[in-house]
Amino acid sequence: MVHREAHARRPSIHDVANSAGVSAATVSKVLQGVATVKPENVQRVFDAVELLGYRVDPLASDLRRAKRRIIGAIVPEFESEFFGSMITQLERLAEQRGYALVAASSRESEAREKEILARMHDWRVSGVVLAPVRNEHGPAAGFMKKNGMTGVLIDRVLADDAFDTVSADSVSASAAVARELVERGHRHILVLGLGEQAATVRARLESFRERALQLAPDTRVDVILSESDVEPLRSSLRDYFAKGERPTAVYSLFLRGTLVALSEFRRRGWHCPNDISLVGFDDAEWMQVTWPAIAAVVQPVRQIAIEAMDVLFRRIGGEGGPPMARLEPCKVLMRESVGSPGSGPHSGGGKRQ
Amino acid sequence: MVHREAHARRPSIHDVANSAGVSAATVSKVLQGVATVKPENVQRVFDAVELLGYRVDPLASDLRRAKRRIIGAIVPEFESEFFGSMITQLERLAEQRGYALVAASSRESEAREKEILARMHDWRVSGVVLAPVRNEHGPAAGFMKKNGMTGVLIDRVLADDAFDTVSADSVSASAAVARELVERGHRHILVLGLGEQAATVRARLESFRERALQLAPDTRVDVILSESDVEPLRSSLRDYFAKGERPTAVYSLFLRGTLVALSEFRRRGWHCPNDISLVGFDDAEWMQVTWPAIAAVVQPVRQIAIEAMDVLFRRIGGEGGPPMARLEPCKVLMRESVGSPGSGPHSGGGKRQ
DNA sequence: ATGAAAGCGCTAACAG
DNA sequence: CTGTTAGCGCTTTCAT
Repeated sequence: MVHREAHARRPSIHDVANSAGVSAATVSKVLQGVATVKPENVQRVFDAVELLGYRVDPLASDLRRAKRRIIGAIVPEFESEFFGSMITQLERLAEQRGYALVAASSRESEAREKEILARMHDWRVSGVVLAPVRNEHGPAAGFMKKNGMTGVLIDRVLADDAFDTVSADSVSASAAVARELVERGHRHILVLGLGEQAATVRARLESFRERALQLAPDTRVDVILSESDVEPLRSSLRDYFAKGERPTAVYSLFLRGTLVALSEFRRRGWHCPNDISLVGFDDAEWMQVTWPAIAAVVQPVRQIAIEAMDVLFRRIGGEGGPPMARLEPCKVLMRESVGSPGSGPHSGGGKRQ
Repeated sequence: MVHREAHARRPSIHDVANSAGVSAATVSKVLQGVATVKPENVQRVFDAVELLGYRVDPLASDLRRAKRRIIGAIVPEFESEFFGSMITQLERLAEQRGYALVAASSRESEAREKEILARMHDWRVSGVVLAPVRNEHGPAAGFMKKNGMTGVLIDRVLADDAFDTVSADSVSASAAVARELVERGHRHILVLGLGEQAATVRARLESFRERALQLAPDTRVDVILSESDVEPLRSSLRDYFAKGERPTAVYSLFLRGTLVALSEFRRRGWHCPNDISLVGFDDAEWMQVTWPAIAAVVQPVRQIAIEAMDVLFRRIGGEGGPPMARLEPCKVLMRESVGSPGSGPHSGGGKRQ
C-alpha cells in the first residue's frame, strides 16, 4: 500500500507507462480494451494502475477524441419535485450510457437559459435535454439550431420543426379532468394558468373547455391567466372571488397555481371539497397526506426522461429522420379535494373568521 | 453576418489568430485581458472573434492551466425543496466566481456517493460541496481526505477534523421547538427521526429532550427512530398509536417524517391541532397553504450555501488554518398545526369514519 | 505487438 | 509588444 502525499500530482498515463515498463500508447490500449496487447503486458499495466491508483482524466481523454461524453440538462428550476426527479432520472440514464450529466437551472429566465446553453456549447456537450422556460420557440432553441447542437426539448413544448420533443400528454389529461368534473355535476369551473408557456397552456385549456362543453353544453368555464409571474395570478384570483364569483371547482394548470388556489381558499375559509373542488396539474408527495388530499394530474416523469434520452442518444448516434413529437400519458388522481357541488354542509358561502 | 454550416467544426483559437493576422498566443493574451498588447491588434482580435463567433473552450483552457474552474456539488437527492434550492444557490455562487457547478445526486446511497466523488476527482474539480448521506465519517469524506481534495461538508454534519462544515443549527432549533411545545402545555411528546444520520439526529433529539425536561421535568418524550428507511418508521408509528399511546404533540426531525406523521393522523382521523399538534424540521412551500398550516423549522438554505462557498473558495485560494464548523440559525415557524393539549373539541379520541 | 510522433485547444515561459 | 516553443493528459495513426 502506497501512501501518497495528500497534494501530490495525480498520476498520469505516463507514470503508469513508466511503472509498467511500457509506453503510454500501450497503457491507453489496455485501458480501452484493445485486444492486441500481450497478456503479460496487460497484467503489468493493470498492476501499475492498481499500484498508483491511476484513473484516466475523462476531460483530457475527450479532448483528444474530439467528443465529450457529457450530456447537458437545463430545467427552469431545481426546487420542484417534478424537475428534481426529472434530473435524477436523466442523470441515471446518462450514466448508464457512460456519459456524465451536467445539470443547470435557467431560473425561469429565457436570457439565462440561452447563456447556459452557450456554456454547454462551450463545453462541447454531446447533447442537451432542454426544458424551456417558455416554449420550443425561445432563444435557447434558436441558439441550438443555429449552432447545430443536438438536443431534445421536453415538458413545456408541443412539436418542433428542428428538435425532437417529449412531454406529458396534458391535453388528454385535461380532457379527462373535464370529464371527471362535469360528471360530478360541476357546471361552473375556473381554470388557472400561467400564460407564458403559451401554446401548452392554451392547448390544455382548450382541451378542457372543449370536453366540458361537449359533455354539458351549459358548463361555464372561467379562465384566469397570468402572463409571467404567480403573484398577478394571486391578485386576479382574489379579485375574481371578491366580485362574488363562485365556481364550484377549480382546475389549476400548474403546480404553483394549485398552491395559490389553496391559499386563497384558506383566506376565505373555504374547505375542499365541501365549499369548492380542486384539481391541480402536477402531483406532489404532500398532496396525498393533507386533509383533504389534493386531486392531481400525475406526469410520467420517468417515462418522459426515458424517451427523451432514448431519442437523444439515437440522434447523437447519427440517426436521421424528421423530428418526432412524443406525448406520454398522464394519470389523473381524483382525491378528496374533488366532490359534487352543493353537497357540502356550508356550500352557501364563506365562513371566514 | 456569416452563416456557418450547422455541423462545421467550431473555430479554434488558431482560426481566430489566422483571421486576425496574429499568433494564437496573442489572441490568448487579448482574451485574458493582458494589457501588453497593441491596441490595434486587440481590435483585430476582437473583430475576428466576433466574425467567427469564437468562444474559448473552457475545458481545454483548464487542461493547460492544470486547474479546472469547476465546483462539484453532491446531495442525497434532487427531489426535495431543500436540496433543490441548495443547488440553485450553490450554482449561483459558483458562477459568480467564474466557476461552473456540476451537481450530482447520491440518491441516499453511500456507495454511490463515493463513486460520484471519485468521478469528481477524475474531473479534477477545484472543490466539492458535499452533503453526505449519513455524516462526516462516511466513505466519501474518507476518500476526499485520502486524495487531498478540497471540500466543505454541509447539512448532515457536525464538526470534522479535516473539512470545514456548515449546517443549520438544528440543535438550537430543536430546543426552541421544545420550549414552544412545553409552554403550550404539552407534556407527552413524540419525536420522530431517521437514525442513519446518527450524530445530527441524536444531537437534535438530545437538545429537544434536555430543554423540554428543563422547562417541565414531568414531560414525557417518546422517540421513534428508524435506521435507514422511512417505511419502518411508518409501521413503528402505526404500532405505537395502536398500542394506545396518545402524545399530545409530535416533532418530526426530518421532512418525510412529517409526511408520515400527517398520513398516520389521516388514517386515524386525527386533526391538527385539536387532536394532536405537529411540528416538522424542514419547511416546504405547501405547508403554509394547507389547512391547518404546518409548523416547521426553516433551515437557512441561502446562508448555508453562502458560507459553504465562501470557506470553500478561501481554501481553494490556499488559505490554511484548522477546519471550522459553522452553524447557521434556523427560524421556527409555529403555524396552526400546533395548539394546546386538551383544548380541542374532540381531544378524547379518534373519530375515524 | 509496440512505441514514436502528432495533435485535440489552449496558455505560459521565454526570446526576440 | 509579439511569436515561437513546449506541453497539460490523453488517443491514434503509422511505422517498426
